[in-house]
Amino acid sequence: MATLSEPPPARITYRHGDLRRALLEAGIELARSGGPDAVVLREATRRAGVAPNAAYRHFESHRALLQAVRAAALSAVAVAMETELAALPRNLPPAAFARASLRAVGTGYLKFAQAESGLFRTAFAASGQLQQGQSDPATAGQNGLNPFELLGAALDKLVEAGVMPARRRPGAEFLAWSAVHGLAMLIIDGPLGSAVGPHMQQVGQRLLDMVEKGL
Amino acid sequence: MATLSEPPPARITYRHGDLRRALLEAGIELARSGGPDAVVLREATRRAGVAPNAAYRHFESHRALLQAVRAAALSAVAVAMETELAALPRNLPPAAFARASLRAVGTGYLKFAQAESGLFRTAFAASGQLQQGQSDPATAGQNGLNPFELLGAALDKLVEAGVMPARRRPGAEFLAWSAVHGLAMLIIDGPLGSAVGPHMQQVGQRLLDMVEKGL
DNA sequence: AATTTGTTGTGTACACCGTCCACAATACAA
DNA sequence: TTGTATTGTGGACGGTGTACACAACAAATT
Repeated sequence: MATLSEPPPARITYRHGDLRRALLEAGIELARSGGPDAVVLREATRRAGVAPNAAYRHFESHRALLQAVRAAALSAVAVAMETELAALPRNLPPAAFARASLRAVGTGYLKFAQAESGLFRTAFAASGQLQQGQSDPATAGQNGLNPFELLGAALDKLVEAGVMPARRRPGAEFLAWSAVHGLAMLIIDGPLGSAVGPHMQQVGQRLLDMVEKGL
Repeated sequence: MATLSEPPPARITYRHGDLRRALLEAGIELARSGGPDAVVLREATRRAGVAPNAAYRHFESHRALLQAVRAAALSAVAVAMETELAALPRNLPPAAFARASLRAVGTGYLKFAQAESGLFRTAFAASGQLQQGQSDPATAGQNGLNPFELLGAALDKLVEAGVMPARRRPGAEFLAWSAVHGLAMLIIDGPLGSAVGPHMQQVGQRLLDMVEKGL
């Protein structure tokens, strides 16, 4: 699989037209199939059929590009969660529905980690420098909520439905998120990893049991 | 803090004497203060006062060096856990002692993540390729057990003491590890991160409650 | 319509990285 | 002592991110 990478048709116009998006999408593709370390500025420009420095008109640095890719990856996680939520049966009693919602959020997260591990790793790579603070809209799914906010909403429903005492609500997202994220990491490159296909689904459900019971 | 890096005394002997260890320790130092991306082969050789290629007599590649640093970092995590275990009061009844042991393991893990986040990130960076399989002795602490094995031992004690039903034992380390690791990641560069000093200690204990209750 | 101005892509260059190759200096064995 | 294996050196290559000067074009101003 050599990267011959004939520069794609070699643009006839001097201007590219939508270079920022092209670079971002190239970056996403790189991340998808190689994780954060694979998103290389020069390769992105190559794929966009453009000189390396052109990237600097749209991204301040390699870090900035990677950050944008990260945001897109986070958004994809949110969409995966929303997909799982949308598949929920509509006719459940409120308490059961609230519980199922929390599970759906967790399940979406875990499925995404398994199916798109490159993007997942990019979204949550230990960068060593804390990002955001404010919720960047680029990290959100179709409902405008990012993964963390989706989890928060599910927990809120749990309180509304009377399943979880309101006193335990503050900070609960940290606990739930910790558990699910940790398992996702284990799946991706820990002692689990491969050869765990169905096992994983099972461990995942067991973990969600733990969260539900222990929260 | 410019890296003047005068080559340290410029070795009088042609042979270095203990280059492998010197490179490894330089690598550890780099990891400590910059995480996995900071462990750079050429910089390690510079610090050892040696030409870049000399490293290849002791490590097959940059990856191999990083792997060795990773093992050392894992070992440091094990030691942190053992320290916490050693500080346990000796006069507890078996059940309480078993419970406290599990908490000690988790606490050691979390404290290490906070105090040595560079090393921690190096130890557990999402490398995208699963390591080990066999337990490398270089990853162990003073008792010869690596972090994962220490956790397993704590869980075993829990079963022996009758606190945890034996049926739930298999796979339990995945659940416990997931939760604690996830929180550690959150602390290092998630929405928590800084400004959480004491909060963190509290959230950590709450998480351990959840594990204990939900396991 | 002509000219200025601002935006966006190009070219060249630099420092740094990991790694390959040929070779030199040393230790050790025969 | 002579030969051989080990360990470090020097130079080179292709890769990376990025700075700087400049060219091509679009848009705004005269």
